[in-house]
Amino acid sequence: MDFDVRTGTGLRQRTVESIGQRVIDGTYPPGHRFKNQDDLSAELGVSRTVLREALGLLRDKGLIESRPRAGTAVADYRSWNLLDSDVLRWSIASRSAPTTLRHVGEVRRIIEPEAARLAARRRSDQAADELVGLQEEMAAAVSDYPRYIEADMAFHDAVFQAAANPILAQMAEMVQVALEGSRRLTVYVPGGPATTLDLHARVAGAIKDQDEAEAARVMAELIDVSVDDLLRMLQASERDGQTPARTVSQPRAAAQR
Amino acid sequence: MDFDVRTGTGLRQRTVESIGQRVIDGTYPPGHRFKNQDDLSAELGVSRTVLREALGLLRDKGLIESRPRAGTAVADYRSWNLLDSDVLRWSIASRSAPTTLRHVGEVRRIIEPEAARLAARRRSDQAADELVGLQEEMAAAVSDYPRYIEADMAFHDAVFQAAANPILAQMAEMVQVALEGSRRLTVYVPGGPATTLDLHARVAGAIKDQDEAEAARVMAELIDVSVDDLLRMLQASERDGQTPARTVSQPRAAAQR
DNA sequence: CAATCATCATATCATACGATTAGTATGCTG
DNA sequence: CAGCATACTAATCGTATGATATGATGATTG
Repeated sequence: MDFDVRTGTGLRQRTVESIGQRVIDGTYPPGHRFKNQDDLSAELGVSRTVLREALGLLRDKGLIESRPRAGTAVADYRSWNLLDSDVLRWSIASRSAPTTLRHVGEVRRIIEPEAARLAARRRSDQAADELVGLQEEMAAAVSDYPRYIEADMAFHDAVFQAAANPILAQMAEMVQVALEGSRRLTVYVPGGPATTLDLHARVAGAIKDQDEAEAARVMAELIDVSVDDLLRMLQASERDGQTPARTVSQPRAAAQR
Repeated sequence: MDFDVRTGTGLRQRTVESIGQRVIDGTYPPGHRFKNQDDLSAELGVSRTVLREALGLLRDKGLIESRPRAGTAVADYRSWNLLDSDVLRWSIASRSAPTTLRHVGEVRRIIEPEAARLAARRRSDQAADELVGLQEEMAAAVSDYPRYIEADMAFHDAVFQAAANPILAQMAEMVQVALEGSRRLTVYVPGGPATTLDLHARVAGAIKDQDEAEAARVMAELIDVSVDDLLRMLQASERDGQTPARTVSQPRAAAQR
């Protein structure tokens, strides 16, 4: 074990990151027993107070379990709280990113079309304008990948917010984490977003027109295209070592399901 | 302020409960500033260590924010992590239960039919048998409300598990909390579960037969009926003071949406 | 008005003590 | 003697407390 928790902001948060990452990426597999808190804190170079607060958070996220005498151990995979932003982020940053993103994609495919439907039903005029504006921002930033993704994230977030269901809205964070993680794993392909851009525009339009069915239908297509693109890029980059794929978002028949 | 954190198991967890509940139920509204940790820990009768670890968890749940010098304050409602089991449970235990359960119901209506569809597609033989068994357990426990709800919770959980998507599976916990919370808010109505019971059986059958469309369709109807029943009972009990409603689950046309 | 500084609250550290329980040893019993 | 129940013990987490470091806020001052 050679941690090194000494840079960045917030000692506790960094400790959480340090240990959480290693649990998710399998450095410490389920069942692994950590050494006792005294030794562990010494090794990490933090006080036991900080370590304990970090372990407390990790336990709340379902990653570890600890009992007196027995020590602290990595919990079974099934109890990991994958809805937690941190856990999801670590998972997408780990070797299992493709699997995780496939699972996230499946969930997005379920909830986002329905979120769009609700948004079309309940959107405020302000929210409608915001959506149109964000789509335009995406179009304007089409050659600036980070800014493009930023607008993309804001767009999907805005749809969730417009749906006016606070619980559903919390799921926007999952999508944010997935999009941000995807950005880190892929490279920008000139001309790639063409299809996606149009679909975003149609979603915004449908929500503005309060056309529930159309909003849901187009959002479903958008998710299909996006997820397919992403998974294909990941697959290709896996095959080519670290080189990401070249093809993305070529217009084609809507993905079957 | 008169907390009293001195009974039950786990001092930290009790402290989290104590403060978390009060934040959710509005005793400490967003923006409220707690006194400093020294005074607060003294008031709660716990050490600063315990208080700090509790506050750390509550911050991770998005309920509070704390910065040096500024102190600790209740965070804005929108940053509350409603997907967190504890937060959701507190919310359902608070005065805003009807609203929260309506929101949960809306989310369930979105995800559970699709979870059933995936379950029908991917279920193992073992999972299929388990579902049938759980439905039979519900039927057998029809006059024992707690046991009935227990089996109901297990049934819905089993559907999520059979869907074989770990992220989706985590959402089962949300449903568990909602069902458990609902049980606490309602009374048992003899004969009430008749319709629900049949729908559960049909869901189990469709999943066993790998009839995806049927599984999704029936699960949707099941959620509609369940949520309608629940909300009607809550509405009635609100109207009659603390007396819960009499009517529930009368067979009728499927709810529209 | 801007730069500086005192102040206060959280963040971190070090240490001590208490509570719990896994693991071991012991003794009983069939 | 083998198997099992029981008692014990020590390791580890849980809790408590005092001290120090860090950072943000607002008053003060040039």
